[in-house]
Amino acid sequence: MEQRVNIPEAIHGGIVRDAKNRMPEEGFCHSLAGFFKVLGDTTRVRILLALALSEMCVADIACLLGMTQSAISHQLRVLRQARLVKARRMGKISLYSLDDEHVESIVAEGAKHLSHGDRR
Amino acid sequence: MEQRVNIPEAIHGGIVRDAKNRMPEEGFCHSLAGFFKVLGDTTRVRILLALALSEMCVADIACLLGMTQSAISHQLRVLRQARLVKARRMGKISLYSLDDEHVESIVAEGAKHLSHGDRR
DNA sequence: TGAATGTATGAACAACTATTCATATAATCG
DNA sequence: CGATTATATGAATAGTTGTTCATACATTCA
Repeated sequence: MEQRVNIPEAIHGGIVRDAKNRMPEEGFCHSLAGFFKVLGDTTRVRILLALALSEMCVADIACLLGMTQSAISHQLRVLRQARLVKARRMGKISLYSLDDEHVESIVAEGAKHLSHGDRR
Repeated sequence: MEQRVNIPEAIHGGIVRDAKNRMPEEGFCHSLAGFFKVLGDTTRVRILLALALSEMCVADIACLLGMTQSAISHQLRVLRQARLVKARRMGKISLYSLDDEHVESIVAEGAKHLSHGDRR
């Protein structure tokens, strides 16, 4: 794709030059945003908060959240690909749980920011 | 809007009933997802990482990221509304910076998850 | 084996979003 | 004042995404 947009000159050249050297690479920024994007959906957040309470199968989550099995299954796939949840098969049932302890601390960190905003 | 979707029965009624009592309310889930959604865009992540290095004006960020002033300004508004960045006017220049220390710890927590995934 | 049940998935569509373009606002300086 | 510069913003658009519907896959059981 061709770039014909008009990028402005920096006003503080020194700061920009320095920042250019110290900025993380694009790939990292992209991955980081991709990770947060997964957390940026109400249904997926609710699934994670549910799994923080207990391991559950797809039908249980669907019932709990009042959504279809298909919708939940699609979102579980997104969460699995992001390594936020993991599944184990027990017969015809798939039991989902949080993939690691990180998940809860990230959610907690986000919640902290929300309550911080309320306080002002 | 009418709900005519077919919600499945729970398979493990006890677990679901218990979870229904302990789940955070919808509003909280929605706010939390909304917050992460703001972090779920590469441009906004790059802006935050840039401002973690130094306070900058709009034109500087645009130059640093190789994007138009307009695109940056639009995203800064989103970040401002989410209380992730703040601005102070110095004459005709708007200087942006991270709103609080939380921002960096949230980003760091996300990065931790990414590197965790790499390790397997 | 065939029926029943739980889960996964592809396609389609509606809703949302990030960027661009044009233009408005705001501040400085001659 | 008018010109210039920095930023903000509304409208349009192209690209993305979450849910639904239909259906496939997988497992159990009679």
